[in-house]
Amino acid sequence: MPKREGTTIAGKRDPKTRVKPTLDEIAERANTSRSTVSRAFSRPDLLNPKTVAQILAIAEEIGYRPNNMARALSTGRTGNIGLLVPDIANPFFPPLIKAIQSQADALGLCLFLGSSGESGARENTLFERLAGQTDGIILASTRLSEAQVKIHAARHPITLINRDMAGLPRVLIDTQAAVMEAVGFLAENGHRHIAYLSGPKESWSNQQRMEAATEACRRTDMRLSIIPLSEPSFEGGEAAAEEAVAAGVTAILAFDDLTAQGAHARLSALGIDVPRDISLIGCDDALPAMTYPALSTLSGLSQEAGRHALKLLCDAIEHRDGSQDMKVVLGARFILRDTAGPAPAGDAKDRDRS
Amino acid sequence: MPKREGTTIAGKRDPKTRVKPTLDEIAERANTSRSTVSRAFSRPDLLNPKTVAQILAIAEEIGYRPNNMARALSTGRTGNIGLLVPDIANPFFPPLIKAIQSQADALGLCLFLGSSGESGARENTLFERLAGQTDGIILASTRLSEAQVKIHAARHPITLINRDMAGLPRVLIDTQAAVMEAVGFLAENGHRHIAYLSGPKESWSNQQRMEAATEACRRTDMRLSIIPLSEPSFEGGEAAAEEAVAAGVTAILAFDDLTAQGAHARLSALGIDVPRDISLIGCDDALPAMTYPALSTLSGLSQEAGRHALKLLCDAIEHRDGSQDMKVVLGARFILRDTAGPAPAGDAKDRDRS
DNA sequence: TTGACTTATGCAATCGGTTGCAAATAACTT
DNA sequence: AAGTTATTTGCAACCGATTGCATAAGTCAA
Repeated sequence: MPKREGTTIAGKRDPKTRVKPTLDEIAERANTSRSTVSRAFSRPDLLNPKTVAQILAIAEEIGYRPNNMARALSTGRTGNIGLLVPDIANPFFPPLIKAIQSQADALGLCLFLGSSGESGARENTLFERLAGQTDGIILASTRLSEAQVKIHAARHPITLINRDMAGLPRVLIDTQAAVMEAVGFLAENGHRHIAYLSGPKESWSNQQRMEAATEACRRTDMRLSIIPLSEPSFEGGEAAAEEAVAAGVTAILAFDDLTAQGAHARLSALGIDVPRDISLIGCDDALPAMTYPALSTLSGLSQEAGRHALKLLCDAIEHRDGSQDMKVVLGARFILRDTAGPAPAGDAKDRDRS
Repeated sequence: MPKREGTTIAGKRDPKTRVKPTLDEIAERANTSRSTVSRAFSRPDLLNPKTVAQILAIAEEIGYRPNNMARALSTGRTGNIGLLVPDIANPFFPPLIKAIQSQADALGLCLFLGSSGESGARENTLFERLAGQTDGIILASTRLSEAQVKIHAARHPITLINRDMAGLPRVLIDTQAAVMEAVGFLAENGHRHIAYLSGPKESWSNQQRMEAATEACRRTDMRLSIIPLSEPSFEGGEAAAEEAVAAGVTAILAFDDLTAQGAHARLSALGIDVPRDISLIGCDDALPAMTYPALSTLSGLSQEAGRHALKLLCDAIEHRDGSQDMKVVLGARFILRDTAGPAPAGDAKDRDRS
């Protein structure tokens, strides 16, 4: 038997020393039954208005708070949702988390947050732990394989952000068109050889961007060097920038803004001016105006993505038939700011063409 | 009675269609009782090793996961902790959250995250909601009054970050010495009039910084203009910068890095060069190297703070006597980078003195 | 063989709610 | 006044675990 605070008198807890008021305590004081008190909260329409008023008054007086876990146990609904991201510290996620949290808050839901540290194994563990105490989970930029996602989805409502799997509710930020725009811009400005700093293999977004960059370079007849990032971080960007320089590119398209900033730092350290010597374009617009010179990037939409994701998740929880294939696609755009411009004169054989 | 999935046969659920395996199902298959199965997990030392092995095998086979909420209900321990911050999107917090989440993860705890949007009322609501399903809550940079914090602390284990209240476990990042250093640096570099962009009134950190700035200016005989931020955000910093310029200062000390960046943006937009015309110093080192020119700031330590806070919270949960007054103080330092330097010649009457 | 201890297991109450069903009371009909 | 229908309430089972206490089985010495 659990040890609880509160002295015991004749098998009953002494109300004076009781820590957390329960339904029973209210029932006792109101001289009625547990069921009635319970209904005073959940289905007041079934009760005599006077009774309800009295019960609510007592509840207020003794500071009663319903026990969420007990309720969850009997209803099967927890009122909690989970959100798993690869790395909270990556500036792409905080706005997303914020949007989800604030909307969850408005719906009376509590939010579990998990950061997997870019590790699929950890993500699995977190999922298991959260599955038992949430009504559904949002996987943002999951690093899990399709097979693993499917296994989880079979046992628990899921919504995906930036992962395209038919049959599961998902929100996608489509950056392909924006990448094409960006590459087009570079081509028109005399660049002939650019680098793409490639993010995690498991990342759907990265695959999309890489594909689009490849295709765009093919069309514009530019050379593309794909440089894999050791990790999608500031440091990863620094290291990759060096390789890009060695490859002799005049422009860099980075997996995301954080790596772009890392690249920027390293380029500056090497005495390479951005955008005079090398143009730099990030992705996600995660650092909107926080940087100087302002980073050219692809628009982020992470907040919109978050909002849609929570909505889809709630739908999925509601009617679990899952009959419809829910998919929301948000289109990103190329945002030209201060870090991208014409290729340096020496390289720009076709410069006048633009 | 709750509706659950799974058909019902003679009052018992058909195992074939049962969704989530329970203790009872294992007990049935292992031909033993609930208690034994339960103990196979919690106190295997009390059982016959053979029995334990058999039970674990069956559990594994049918994919059993203990129901956290049921367990919590009977043990009184949820295995969850809560973290409340004023604004996830403020770059000071993600590293803090990350540190706490990753340590919680290692301890097998799940983390609830709440962002109060700088509102005390919302923070109270979130607290109430979380209190019922956590073993303890960390309040980071709370915007609540001391009285409110006390009320909560009386009913639920709490640890504070950046709020000094005797009797409650707390982690403080002391920036006073660092502020003095920074102001001293400015004084030595010929500045005679500086501005402090003041953050939320409820913020302990802001009070500390403002006090220290005031005191340091008094000692160095500098003039100090205190400019309240409409909100501790990028936009707030932009607006405040304008006022600082109007006041005629040659240096700005901002409440945090985000507002400093906002100020920087506005100054640049006004054609004012940093640090030539105006020196700018942030606080928290939340954007370590993400910015150009690199922001001078006061070191952050948010990760260390997070780690300590979780440790204190666990201690508080453990022995709830709360006999000792736990307090951890981390000392910040002034970090000189590219945005601060000598006062412009015209203003620097004492310049040669340094 | 029997009493004294261990060791392994099961019984049943409990945590704090929810809810189907039935009983009690109130309100109308005719 | 008797019969019907609506309103309000209470009983008791249930959600899925934990755990104090008691019983059953096993060990061992005398």
